[in-house]
Amino acid sequence: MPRNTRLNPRKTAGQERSRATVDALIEATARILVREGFDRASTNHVADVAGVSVGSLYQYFPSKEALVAAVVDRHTQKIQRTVQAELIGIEAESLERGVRKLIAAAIEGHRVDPKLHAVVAEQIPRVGKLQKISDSSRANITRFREFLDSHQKEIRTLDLDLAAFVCVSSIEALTHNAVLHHAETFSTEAMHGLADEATRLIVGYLKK
Amino acid sequence: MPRNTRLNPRKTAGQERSRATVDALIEATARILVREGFDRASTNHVADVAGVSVGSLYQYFPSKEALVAAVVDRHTQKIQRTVQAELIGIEAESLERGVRKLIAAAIEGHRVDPKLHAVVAEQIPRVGKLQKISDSSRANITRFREFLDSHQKEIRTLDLDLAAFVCVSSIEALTHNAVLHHAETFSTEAMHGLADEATRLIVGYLKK
Amino acid sequence: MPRNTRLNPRKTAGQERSRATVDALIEATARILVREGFDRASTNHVADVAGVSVGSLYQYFPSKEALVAAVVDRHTQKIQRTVQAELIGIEAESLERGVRKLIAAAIEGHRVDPKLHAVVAEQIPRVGKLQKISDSSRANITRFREFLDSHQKEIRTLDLDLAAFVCVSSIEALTHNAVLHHAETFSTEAMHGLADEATRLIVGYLKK
Amino acid sequence: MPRNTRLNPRKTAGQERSRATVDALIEATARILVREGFDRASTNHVADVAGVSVGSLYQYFPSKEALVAAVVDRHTQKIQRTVQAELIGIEAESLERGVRKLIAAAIEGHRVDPKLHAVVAEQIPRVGKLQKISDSSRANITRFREFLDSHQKEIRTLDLDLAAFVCVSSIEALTHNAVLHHAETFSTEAMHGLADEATRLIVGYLKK
DNA sequence: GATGAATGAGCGTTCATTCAT
DNA sequence: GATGAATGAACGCTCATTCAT
Repeated sequence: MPRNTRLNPRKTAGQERSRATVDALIEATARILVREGFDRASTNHVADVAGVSVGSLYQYFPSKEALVAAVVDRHTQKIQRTVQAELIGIEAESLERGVRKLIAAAIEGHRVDPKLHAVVAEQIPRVGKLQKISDSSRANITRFREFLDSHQKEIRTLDLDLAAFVCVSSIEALTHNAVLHHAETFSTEAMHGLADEATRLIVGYLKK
Repeated sequence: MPRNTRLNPRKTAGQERSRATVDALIEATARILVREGFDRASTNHVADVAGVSVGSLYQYFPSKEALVAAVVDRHTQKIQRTVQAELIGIEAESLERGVRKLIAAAIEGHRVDPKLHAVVAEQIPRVGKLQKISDSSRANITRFREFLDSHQKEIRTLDLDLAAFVCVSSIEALTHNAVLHHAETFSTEAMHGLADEATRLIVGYLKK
Repeated sequence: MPRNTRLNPRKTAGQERSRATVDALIEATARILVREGFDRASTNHVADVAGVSVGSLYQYFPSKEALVAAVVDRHTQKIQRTVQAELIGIEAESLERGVRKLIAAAIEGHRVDPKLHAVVAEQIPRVGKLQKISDSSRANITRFREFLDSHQKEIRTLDLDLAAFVCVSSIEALTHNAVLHHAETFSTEAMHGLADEATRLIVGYLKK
Repeated sequence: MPRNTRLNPRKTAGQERSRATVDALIEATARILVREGFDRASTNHVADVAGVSVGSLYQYFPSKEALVAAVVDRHTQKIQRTVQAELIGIEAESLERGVRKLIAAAIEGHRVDPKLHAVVAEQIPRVGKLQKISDSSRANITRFREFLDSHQKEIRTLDLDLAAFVCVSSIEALTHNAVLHHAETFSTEAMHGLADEATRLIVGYLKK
């Protein structure tokens, strides 16, 4: 077996270029979304800003919807990566410290790109491919349920599915509203207060 | 001089006609929004479905935005009326029963026209006149704060503004998600379970 | 023959009212034309400003064109009255003094309502009933030809029709351009200079 | 390296195509303006007649106004080229022969496309970008002033600016009216008579 | 592949005109 | 007569998408 000098084989020139084009398009769309709004994110404008032709845009994305979906996906993934990073080692934590970590993670998630988050939440119509925008919520519920599972001893008897729904919905709403609709109300300091309250809310609900 | 037997004089023919046209337009818009989505709610289509001419639409609404805003307003008001009705006598109730009533009211509010609610929440871009779509949330926070004020004795020491924010956000999210995103999960029966859980969540958070 | 106690019999109430409505409509149109431009002179807007209904507008004017034509006619007549007044006794004058009077009269004519004049000349498309906007020019040529006729002794031998065309065109152009396009160039004082030059131009051309 | 025999490289296919589209649009607009009038020159109709789509029209002209302005500009430039051609060597001419040449040039200018000229003068509202329609007149005054400057010896003492204004206004009016409003009166023969008269008018006014 | 000129359905909106009251 | 709500053809314009080069 010949020694594999490169574990991550260099992409072919073509692949690299393709990748760069796709990235430029997604990036351009995100920028326009944030700076000029969804209404101004026409495919021609996006292509312009990305420095490619409209034709190329359609080479990589079959429709405008697909392009926007890619932006949303990329954003969602960034958030997930951030949140996951915050959640390392959470299984070992007590219920209370675990919940607090989860809430801190949710807040961090909303800090990834709050302006894009706002546009995604408020300007992009959830239709067709964009329906699933709220899908990440379902994943969060599942994950939280697992967390509850592994902390059964500390919590009172309850329907874990229902409880996961209750907790995740509350945490998401608190975080989302605080960051997007009440940013003026919540200074960085007040944000900690919010995290405390949210923790109390959730833990009080779950604990024996 | 003949006695005018009617104190509330019959509306003039013109007023009646105008009112009917306005109603037809708002109704048509709501129907299209629900059945065909925001994208298909073009002014010409709305006028068609309302059985009037585009010209008439613009006689009463200066722009498409204003028309949609009227639909949202009417929907919001319907919800408010429903909620208010559910809330009669709430001041006399204990904290726990009051909170339960509030949650029940929120659920009823979401039952007014869930499909339109979904479209308003997910398809209508919050831009221009439509920015204020989430304003009712602020009003709810204020109202809830008053409720807390009048139940000071029963609740632990806390920042009432913050607490109101936490509670209202949670209740809204729970209700909204249950009705709109997890309708399949929640039977009427399960909905009661949800109300119970929500009550427990909020009361547990507030109580001494 | 019964004594006619009133030479100008009072108009019937209906006639008076009609006349008032017609006047109000023409006046409103003129105002809008001047203040907001031809594009904004919609029939509805005119009726509004005139304080009558669109329906009434169409009672008196069969079309928007007819309404605008009435405004133009009224303006033209005002000018003609002004000009005629300036021209009294002109037959008795020498060629030179007569020409000077004519030019002064043309300038006065342009002073009647320069802003309306500008709109008529620059914004109203000369189409249909409005074609004849320049007709007054033809009348002026005829009148000037008569003036030349009565001053035959003082002028050299020439084709009077052609001469009248030359003189009237020149005088009108000079006056019009001075007032409308070079208002900044011509102070009241400079306007006299212009009258002098115009007189010299015309007299020099006609004299023996 | 092969020698590039062509200094003016062939236009790229794209450039040629673009140019053809632009030309077709301007040409179609001019035709419609002449044959059907300004009111019928809707952007859709223009595109139709040009054999392109409305979209293409807007690829090259940001607004209807810009399109019409382009037509007017092209027409004005054609006239200027014609006039310039007629004016070659005018500096060497005597005052009288120079003026005659100028007048002949003005007449030729009006012969370029009299019907379009009429539409430009009478149907196109001077608003926005179209305000400057009469700008060429100012240029003509400046040019004429230079002519007067170089013939100072032959002319009497006078304010050259004022004189230029007087002469250019008169010549333009005579030419314009003769061609556009009195075409029936002026046969080709009579046109020469007009040129004679105009020359006499202007020269008589300027000469010592 | 990449380009960008071309497409055209469809949008929001206006306004001269009509007609039931 | 007067009213003004109603009409609807038509307008200027946009933009997701296609396709010849």
